[in-house]
Amino acid sequence: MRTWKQDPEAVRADILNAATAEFAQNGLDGARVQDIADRIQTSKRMIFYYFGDKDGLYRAVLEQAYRSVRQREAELDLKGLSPVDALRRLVEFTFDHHRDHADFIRLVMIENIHDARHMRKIESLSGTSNAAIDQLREICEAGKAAGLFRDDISPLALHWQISALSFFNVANRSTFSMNFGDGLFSEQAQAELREQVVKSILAIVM
Amino acid sequence: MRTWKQDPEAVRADILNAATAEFAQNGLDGARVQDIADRIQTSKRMIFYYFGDKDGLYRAVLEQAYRSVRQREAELDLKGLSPVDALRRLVEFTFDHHRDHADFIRLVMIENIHDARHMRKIESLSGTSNAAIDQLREICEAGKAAGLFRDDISPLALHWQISALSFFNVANRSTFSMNFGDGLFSEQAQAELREQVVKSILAIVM
Amino acid sequence: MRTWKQDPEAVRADILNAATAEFAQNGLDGARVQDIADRIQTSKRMIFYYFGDKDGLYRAVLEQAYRSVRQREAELDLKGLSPVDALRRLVEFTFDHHRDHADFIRLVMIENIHDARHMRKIESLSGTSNAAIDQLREICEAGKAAGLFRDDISPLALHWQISALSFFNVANRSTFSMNFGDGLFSEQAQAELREQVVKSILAIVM
Amino acid sequence: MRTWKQDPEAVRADILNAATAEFAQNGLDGARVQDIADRIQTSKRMIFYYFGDKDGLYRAVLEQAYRSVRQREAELDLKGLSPVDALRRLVEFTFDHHRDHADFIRLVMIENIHDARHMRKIESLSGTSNAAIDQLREICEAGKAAGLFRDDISPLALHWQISALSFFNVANRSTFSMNFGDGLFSEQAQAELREQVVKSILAIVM
DNA sequence: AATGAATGAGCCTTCATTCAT
DNA sequence: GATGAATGAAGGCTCATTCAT
Repeated sequence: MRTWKQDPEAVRADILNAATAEFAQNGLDGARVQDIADRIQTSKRMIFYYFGDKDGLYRAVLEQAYRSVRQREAELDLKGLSPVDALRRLVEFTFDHHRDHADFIRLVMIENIHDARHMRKIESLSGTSNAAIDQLREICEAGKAAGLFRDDISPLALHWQISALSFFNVANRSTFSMNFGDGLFSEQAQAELREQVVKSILAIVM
Repeated sequence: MRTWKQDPEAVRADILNAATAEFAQNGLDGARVQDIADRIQTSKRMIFYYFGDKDGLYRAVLEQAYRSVRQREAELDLKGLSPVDALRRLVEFTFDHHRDHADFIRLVMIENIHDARHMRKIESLSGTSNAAIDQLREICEAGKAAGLFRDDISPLALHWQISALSFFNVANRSTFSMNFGDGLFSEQAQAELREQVVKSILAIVM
Repeated sequence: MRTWKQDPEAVRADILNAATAEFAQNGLDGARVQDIADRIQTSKRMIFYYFGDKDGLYRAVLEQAYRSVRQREAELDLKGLSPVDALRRLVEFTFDHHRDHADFIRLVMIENIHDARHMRKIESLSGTSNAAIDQLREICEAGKAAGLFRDDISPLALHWQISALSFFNVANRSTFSMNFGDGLFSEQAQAELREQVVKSILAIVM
Repeated sequence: MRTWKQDPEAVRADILNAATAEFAQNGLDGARVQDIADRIQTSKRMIFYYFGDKDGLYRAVLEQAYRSVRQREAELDLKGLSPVDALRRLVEFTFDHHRDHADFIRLVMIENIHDARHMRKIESLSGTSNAAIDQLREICEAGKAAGLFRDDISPLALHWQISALSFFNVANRSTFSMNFGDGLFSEQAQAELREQVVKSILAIVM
């Protein structure tokens, strides 16, 4: 609680960031409104004032998280690259991006535990438009046009596979390490895994 | 509440199954002990009587889930198959197994949200070697020996990739559908995805 | 539950008084938070709101009880009395005070059963000097200076004895009565006992 | 649980001793039947089998404790001593006895917290006959007959005072130490206190 | 004489949320 | 726009005790 009046938008943003961390760390049910308030020295009352209820806050967190991700995806510049290089770049970007944004991955895991029930209520997320898939579609078309890619490649299935490998790498790290050791998560091994993922994807399209 | 004195093991098993469903559905924090009791018309009291506390029950659920999975994996018979056929069979088995055991997948997701904190306390899960990886190792060795597989194939990285694709398919279905529609989850599309996964894996080793 | 918004301090005080009665009557373990709430038509929730937990409430009760006693002791005015009269007055005061504040005596008994474990956590009780002992010291010094008291009198040992007799009279009344009848607890007998205590103490110092 | 059939009386005695320790340590409400069972590796079931319920066990503990004390009191041999020596001996015995049997003191404190409600139900304790008071009466009569003691001495009031000092010394040690330091409880100081108590009592009768 | 299994009742505590200004 | 005070509902858990043999 900074001592006096401040920009409402700043307060909102503070709460949102604190909530993102709290929800990502503890899940929707495990998160505590009080703990979110404590993270930024505000009161629970403020949180309800700005976001209505816990679910509303969670939805705002989810919305912001997705918006951020989509924006970063949109910023990926593949212009001028050959289809193969563009695809390689896209895969590398996704793999790295997921590793760098574990909180987002966790929020998605949590939302899946809840069968995407909350996402469904968020209007801004209902539109299925998605930069990642658009870029992939362009790459595929260019690749097919150039006779480099197979004709029966589905951009969606391709995206599914890129996502799966990049997502699992972050999402399941804990249990995978428990079961098989953490050897695959050293910097070296991750670099190799990344390259393997790229090659797998390229192998599919070619 | 069945009238009286039945097999204690049966009661324990009932609770465990009810708890598995409840935890898989709602997560550790979202699960309600009362709801678990209600699922089998027993009392909360019995649950604590058999499992000590909610965490103990959750751990028992996790342990049983993993044990079941490992047993089913161990039952997979690949004897007599060529390396390629064996690998194909193993991938198909994993893909199908995960689809058929969504509750297990959800428990693993939940445990990952908790950084595998509870798994770590379960002795029977800490040391156990894993049949899946053993089988994969044998396949790889046979494949290399036969000059069919590349020499630099890592069974562990291979397992990682098989798991990633099979796991994501179930775990992220909800959010993926929200973002890209549920086209990939029709029976037909799933069959194609399954085949794509097989091909990806084979492409890696060969 | 009074309708709305009253002085928070009044609510706190109400709870504290109700808790004092409840704890004095039933001990820490025997006391029921619900019963405390019922005593003043409030909810358990309010109790935890104001005092955190049962132990915190108990500590607050103990603190207030000691504070009250010390304040009453401090209010005892012995100025202008001769050493003998002052000592007599102090003994009488202590004897009467303990009889009049059975709840305090019971709280001290209870705390002794708990080896003063909770008292130890109360800061305000740890360092506070004690008026009773100070007054006694002054009396002793004056008495010695006047050649009335023996030289080897210890104010502390004297306080110990005054307390013992005054405390036991209240604390052990029930079992003493069970064992020897309640003859000693009639008004008349108590007056005699009181005088006997005074004389014992005077006999020690002179 | 010793492996097999044993003397029922021995089991009873084991439980009783364990319960004495548990009740003395934690009070009636603070005591746990399970903890009593654990102390002697038996089951709760056995306790209820032998003593009916927790209250019954507590009563048995109280009865045994009182019986032991009374027996030890009866064993005190004052024959052949002068009235003054006998009284001195009796006081010293009481002071020492209480110090040596803190568990008994604690049980009495606990029973007083409960207003001697349970004692009242124990038939063997209802008879007010008491060796201590009988001995004191004899001493007083002999003292008066010999012209050594004052005529208006009441054995009961005398017993009250001896008990008060000896009891408080043990019962209130914790809180007294918290308030005034534990200086009075060193061996040296206790010896002095003991002598002071003797002198006080002698001063009363002479 | 002895016991493993089961349990009703109630305990302290926590949570998100609303009240009233 | 902002907030201190209050709270209903439920949560996990524990306790002494009984059931049935």
